[in-house]
Parts: sequence; structure tokens; C-alpha cells
Amino acid sequence: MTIRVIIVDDQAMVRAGFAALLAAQPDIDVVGDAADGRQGVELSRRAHPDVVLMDVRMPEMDGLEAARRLLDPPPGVVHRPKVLMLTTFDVDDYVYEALRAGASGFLLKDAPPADLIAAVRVVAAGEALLAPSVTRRLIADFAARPAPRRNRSVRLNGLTPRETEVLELIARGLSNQEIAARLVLAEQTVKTHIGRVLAKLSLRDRAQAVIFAYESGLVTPGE
Amino acid sequence: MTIRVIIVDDQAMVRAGFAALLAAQPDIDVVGDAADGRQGVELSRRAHPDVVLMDVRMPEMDGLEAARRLLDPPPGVVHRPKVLMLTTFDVDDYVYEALRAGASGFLLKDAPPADLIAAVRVVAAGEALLAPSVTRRLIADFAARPAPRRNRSVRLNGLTPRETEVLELIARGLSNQEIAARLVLAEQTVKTHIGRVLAKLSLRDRAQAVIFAYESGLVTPGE
DNA sequence: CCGGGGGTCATACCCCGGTATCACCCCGGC
DNA sequence: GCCGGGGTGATACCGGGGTATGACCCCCGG
Repeated sequence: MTIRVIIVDDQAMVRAGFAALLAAQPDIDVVGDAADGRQGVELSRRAHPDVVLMDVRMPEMDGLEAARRLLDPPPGVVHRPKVLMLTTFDVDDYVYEALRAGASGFLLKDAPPADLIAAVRVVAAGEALLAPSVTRRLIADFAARPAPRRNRSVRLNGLTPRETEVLELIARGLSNQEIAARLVLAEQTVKTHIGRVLAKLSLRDRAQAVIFAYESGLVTPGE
Repeated sequence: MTIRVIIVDDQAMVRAGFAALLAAQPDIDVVGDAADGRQGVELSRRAHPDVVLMDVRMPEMDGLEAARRLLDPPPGVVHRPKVLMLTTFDVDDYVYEALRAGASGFLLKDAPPADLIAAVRVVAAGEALLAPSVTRRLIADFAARPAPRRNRSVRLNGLTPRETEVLELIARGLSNQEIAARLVLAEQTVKTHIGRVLAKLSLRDRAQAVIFAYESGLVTPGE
């Protein structure tokens, strides 16, 4: 089964070069190319490639926006290609945006041709691949990050399921009445639960409870 | 300038195989090998290699602990090699620990020999490299993460400096009295500020204010 | 010069939130 | 059977938090 690829780059030379390189592989078909993001997205919709090679900087619509549209398609569009981002030289902040958008890889154009070919195969297989410098940055960034909140703060274990539930609703900003309604309880019962939560966690009021919920990872910013 | 490498793995066959493979490269010298983590660390201290190939699972001291010791050496030890982790097959949670410890790469042993050699060179050059499946997971993990909240939520701009200051103290869990004391104000003034904050942000009470502070990135979990 | 926004504070009021105490039910384990 | 923990709830109290209104000061820009 051959890998269907399209190339999106504003430089004709680059398109021609990559196309020649990839088309020479028995397992790779270049099924089209486009000169900017908008055309790229459109082409992808028609040609339904397995992999889209996407330059970052382009006129009309840049590679990031195009990638986002391909990877988070509007309702009705079922096709969802893998996206391999390419950049000419500098490893800038685009990387993060691209990865967040769901790109499967990020390569520098000055990488050896063999790497590009290998990358296409890797990406088509559902795996991911990054340029070494990008990998380094990503790892550094990852390591710097606090540690993925395996926290579930020890103290949180002291709470009963119900109490945890109430705590979470507090952390969502609900009033006692609202919590009572949500859980089908008397307001007083909610108060009782809250009282116990505050006592167990040595908190003064619901505001501190909200803080605790965030700090412990019970709830997380941005959903 | 040749790359000095040591190999740490409990299987003699693996050590021999990798050593032969790498030693055949003109730019790579295998300057030693060890059968467990403890010996590996000791050897590294003596042989000061550029790159340490480290198996994850080993008796005595596993690769993760050994990597941590190499990458975060006790005072007095200046040498700090790059560490390239290897695992036999499964991509388990060790990956994250290894990366957090500061490893420069993570490869599967079933990777093509050429990849291993390339990886050693990449790592020696100060870059990083991961097995595609690891890369995929890392990206997925990265993308899942809230997004570095450079938000400073637009609405937050509507707040005056003083109001923002008060909001932050609320988000730290202080009471009105405490805030007044901290800012050398009358409690009533604090109330006034809070009232305006709540109004401007359409919040009901300080609990919701805390939520807003976290969601907007004004304050962040884990300091 | 004057208007207005930011910052400060007082008085007054109300109610939600938090505390205390007690009580009932259900269930699982000793 | 009894005990204890989890869950539920009522009554009662009070104090902090939030609201409303009005006032004064400072400073800056039109």
C-alpha cells in the first residue's frame, strides 16, 4: 500500500525537489502540491492524502493555520491526514503551535533527504518524528514542567467521595444552593459536607478550597 | 574529534553487539562497558565518556536511577555525560522519568543499527532524539497540556493595577482583613476594590474570583 | 481650569457561608 | 447483634463578605 503525499510550499523549487525525491520511492506517491495554505487545505480535501508536507511560512494562509484546519476539520469532513511540518531554518515558536495543533512531525528543510523520506514513512505509520533540535527543546520544556500532577494531593485521600464531589463543585464556582440543587440535597447537607472538607484540609473558607482544588490537581485550568 | 561512548547493559550479548557496531565507526570510540547501573555510574566517573548508552531495566541499580546520578551529580563531580536511554521493547512510563531526569534520548533496541549510530552522533552534538513512538506520546502529552497560559485574559486588562493586586491576594486565599493589612489599607477600601473587580469580571463572589485568577493565568498551580 | 479616572475610606444593610449540635438512616464488618 | 463511618438533614447562631451610597484626594489631560 503506497503512501499518498501532498506538498504545500510557496517555493516552486522546493515543491519540485521534494516531489522528485519522494516520487522516486516505490512506496510513496506524490498526489499533488499547492503553493499556499488555503490551496493546500482545499487540495487535501480533494486528494485525501495520507501525509501533508506543510511549510510553516507561506502567503495567504500560513502552515499553522492550514494545519489546524486539516487536523480539526469542520463537521462533515471526515478525512484527517497526518501533517508533517517543515521549516526552512530557524526553530521558532511555531513548533509549539504546530504540535499543539496536532502535527505529527517537525523537520528542518536542511535535513538529509533520507531523513525526509524516513519521516514520511514514520508519520504515515501513525508515529511521530521531530528534528533533533526540536526534540531537545521539547524535552527541556517537558522536564521543566512541574510534573504532571500525579499529585492528587495526599491529603485529598482523606476525603470521602461525596466530599470530593462537593469540593469540585465549589471549585467550579457554584454556591451552596446551586450545589444542593445539582446533587439533589438540602442546602444544609451541602454545608455539612463543606464543613468537613474545610476541617479535614485545614482551610478557612471556600475561596481557599478553590485554591486547594487547583493546587492539588483536582481541577485544572483550561478544562 | 571522536565521540567517547560507554555501554551499560546487563546482557553481555547486547553490550558486545553494540560495542562492535559502534566501534566500527571512525568517529566513535567505545571506552568501556558495565553490567549494572552502579558499575555504570562508577565507570562513567572514571572514563568520562561523551555519551552513555543506558539500558532501562537492570539489576542492582536500574537505568533511571543511574541516569539521575549522572545527570545530577553530587558536588565535586564536574563531568556530565549525555545519556541515551535504551529499552528492549515496550515504551512504558519510564520514558517520562528518564526525560525528566535529563536524558538526551530514548531508543528502542529493535531500531535499525544505523539509527543507533545516528542517535549517538546527534546526542553527542547536544541535540536530542527519540524513538518515533516515544515522540508521538510526548507530543500527545504536550498537546494535551493546558497551553502555557500566556493568556492574561483580555478582560483582565479592564482591571486597574490596584484591583489586579487585590485579585491576586484573593487568589492566594487571604481574607479581606489580611489583604487590608498586607496593602496597608482600610478593610472597607479592600471591599470597594473587590466589589469593582467582581463587577468588571461578572463574578459573584471571591471563590469565583479565585477560579478566574487561575483560569486567566494570573496565578498558576505549583507557584 | 475643570473633568474624570484611580485610589481611598465611612456608614449602613443584608445575606450567604461557616460553625455547632444533634439526629436519623443505611450498610458493612467484627 | 452492635458498632462505626458515610451520607443526610434540621435548628440555631453569627460574622465575614458583598452591596449601596456618598465623599475626599490626587493627578493628568483636554
